[in-house]
Amino acid sequence: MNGPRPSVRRRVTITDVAKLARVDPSLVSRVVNDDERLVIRDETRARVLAAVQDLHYHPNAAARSLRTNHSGTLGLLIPDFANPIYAEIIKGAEQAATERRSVLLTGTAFPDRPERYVELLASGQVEALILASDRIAPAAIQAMMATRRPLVSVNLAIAGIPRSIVADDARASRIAMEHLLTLGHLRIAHIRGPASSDTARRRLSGYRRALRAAGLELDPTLVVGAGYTTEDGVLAMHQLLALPRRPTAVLVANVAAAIGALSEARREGVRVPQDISLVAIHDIALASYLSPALTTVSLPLAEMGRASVLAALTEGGADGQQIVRGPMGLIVRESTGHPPSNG
Amino acid sequence: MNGPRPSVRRRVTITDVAKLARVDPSLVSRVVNDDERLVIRDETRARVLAAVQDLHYHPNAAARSLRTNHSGTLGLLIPDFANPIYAEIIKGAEQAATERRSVLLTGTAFPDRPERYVELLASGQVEALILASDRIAPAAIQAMMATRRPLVSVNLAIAGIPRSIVADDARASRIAMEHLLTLGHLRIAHIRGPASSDTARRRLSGYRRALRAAGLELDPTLVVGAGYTTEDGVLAMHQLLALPRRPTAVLVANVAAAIGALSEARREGVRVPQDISLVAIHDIALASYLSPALTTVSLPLAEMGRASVLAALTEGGADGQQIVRGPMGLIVRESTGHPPSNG
DNA sequence: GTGAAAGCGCTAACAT
DNA sequence: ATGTTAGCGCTTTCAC
Repeated sequence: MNGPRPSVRRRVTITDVAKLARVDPSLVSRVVNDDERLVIRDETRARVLAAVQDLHYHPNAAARSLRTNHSGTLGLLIPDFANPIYAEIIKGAEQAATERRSVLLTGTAFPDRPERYVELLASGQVEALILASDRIAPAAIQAMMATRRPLVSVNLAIAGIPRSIVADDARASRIAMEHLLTLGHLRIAHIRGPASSDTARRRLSGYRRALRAAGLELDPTLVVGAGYTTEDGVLAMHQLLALPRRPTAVLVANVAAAIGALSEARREGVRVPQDISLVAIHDIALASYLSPALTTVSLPLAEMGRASVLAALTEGGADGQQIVRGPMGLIVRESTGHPPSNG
Repeated sequence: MNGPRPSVRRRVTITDVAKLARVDPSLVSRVVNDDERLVIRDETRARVLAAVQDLHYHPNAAARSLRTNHSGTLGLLIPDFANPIYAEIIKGAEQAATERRSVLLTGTAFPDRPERYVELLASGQVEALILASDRIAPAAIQAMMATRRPLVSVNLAIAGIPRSIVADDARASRIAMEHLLTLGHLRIAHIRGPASSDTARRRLSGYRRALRAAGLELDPTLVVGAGYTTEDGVLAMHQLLALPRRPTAVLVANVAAAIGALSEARREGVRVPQDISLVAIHDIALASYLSPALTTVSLPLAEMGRASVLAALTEGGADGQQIVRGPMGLIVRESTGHPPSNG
């Protein structure tokens, strides 16, 4: 009585396409995947592609991954979307992933429930993971490494992860310092990042080396701060301004803190750059809209993102720390000038 | 000669666990997935769990999705990670996803190659998609809808997507306007967002309604701008300051543009708030560090992110526009004051 | 130049 | 309380 009814809304599978094109499913697969070694009559290929179009066929990702062991997806975990430097890293990473026909998916690395991220990798939902956060428990890192899947860190080194992609942070500090020294500053402070961060340590070391190279003394009271937030910058600047002998210039290890430092200087009636000069590491669009516009040293953030994806897509990649050599330079705006004459 | 050698590094499967625990694979599956209806001896369950631990077993996501038709993954596409308002939306969305035992993965909606995002959804890599960008071609939207999978937009309405989650934008405008009117302003301009954005249109309409309610005339030369970037804000402010009769206050439709407006006012030597008052829609941390600190109206961004995830996880959710009623309010800082006496 | 067959790892309905 | 069975949709080797 009832003929074979087309089921209400079944998913379109490769078999449906094969039937419509009057070929074997395996042929459809090879056509869809652009198999190099496939020899096929143009007419047949056209029939297959037409059927694909007609039925709006999209290969099932799960079935494909199950078969091939590849999901075509990379994960990137960052500590905080509100920090503008990650936007740049993500941009570069997404571009590289797209070029390599992969999808990059980004998420926040919540320090609680790290199992979620281990699971993501271990289950094969993502085939490689890039970490830009140090807020992940060592045990979770170990479990990730145990999956034998590609795992790389970007913008920082993480204990237990042998592959990392970083910028030449020490050089960024030296570039900033040369600028300040050239302007005639002799008493230069450093608002540093957290002690736990190797990135912050490299910037500090660049600061120290530049001072030494200039034959200046290293005053430990001039190194303050321990965070990456705007509020950390406020506190650090407050501390510097309370010093009996104030610095005439400050190298701030990151933009967020620099914004805080600028705001605190203003609050205390200290003029930038007349009374004190400020230079920050990391250039972001906002820097030119601050008052005064911030002098910065730009780092190749997008290139770092790109490099991290390329590393993650290289299965047997070499271990070690890769320093990204990209565009990097001083961007002089309004927050730096000569030291005050009595300074 | 050679005994059965344990294969070098084969993936651990459910069969391996079953063998070690001396049970059937299906039992392992039901234990691992906490099957409610399963009746099992404590001793057996313990044996299974021990085997899972011993072997570091992680269920293969592809096999599971293939079987269940669920990937447990949601996608969120935003236009630009550099815009701070998305950080808030993402935060709320990630939290909601985590609570519902799903993973939220965020990416940039590149306007080129929209097929990628269609593919993501159609292939089942993500089981639902949340769009916060209007830079996706109508054809791609159609293709996404054709997958019959949950598709919702957040922070804006998108033609072709019947489910959208937005804030009460008109009210935000009215709150800001009431503040300015109470301060005594009579000539209030509006730096609006792009004409293509319904969000911008709702903010504009709130602005207009507030003027009408106050019995003030609607001067069309006081409505300027057409973008969401800082540079758009610069241009718009420039235009306003060139007017023969300048406004005494400006309602800016978004923070990024407000930063540009502030910067341009400063450049032209116009003091904020003495010469002109500025209030922006959207509160972000940065606002309090600007000079002057920006008066804003906060919108429930995180709540919108949360609501969009809940909607996306509700298969047969009701169509229509959902207005998120969350915390929303005026945050008075330094950029607003009474109009100049001659104003 | 095209087709047949096997199997990736898992779950769910149905035995026993 | 546990096991059997079948199959999700795809790719790939081999056969013709």
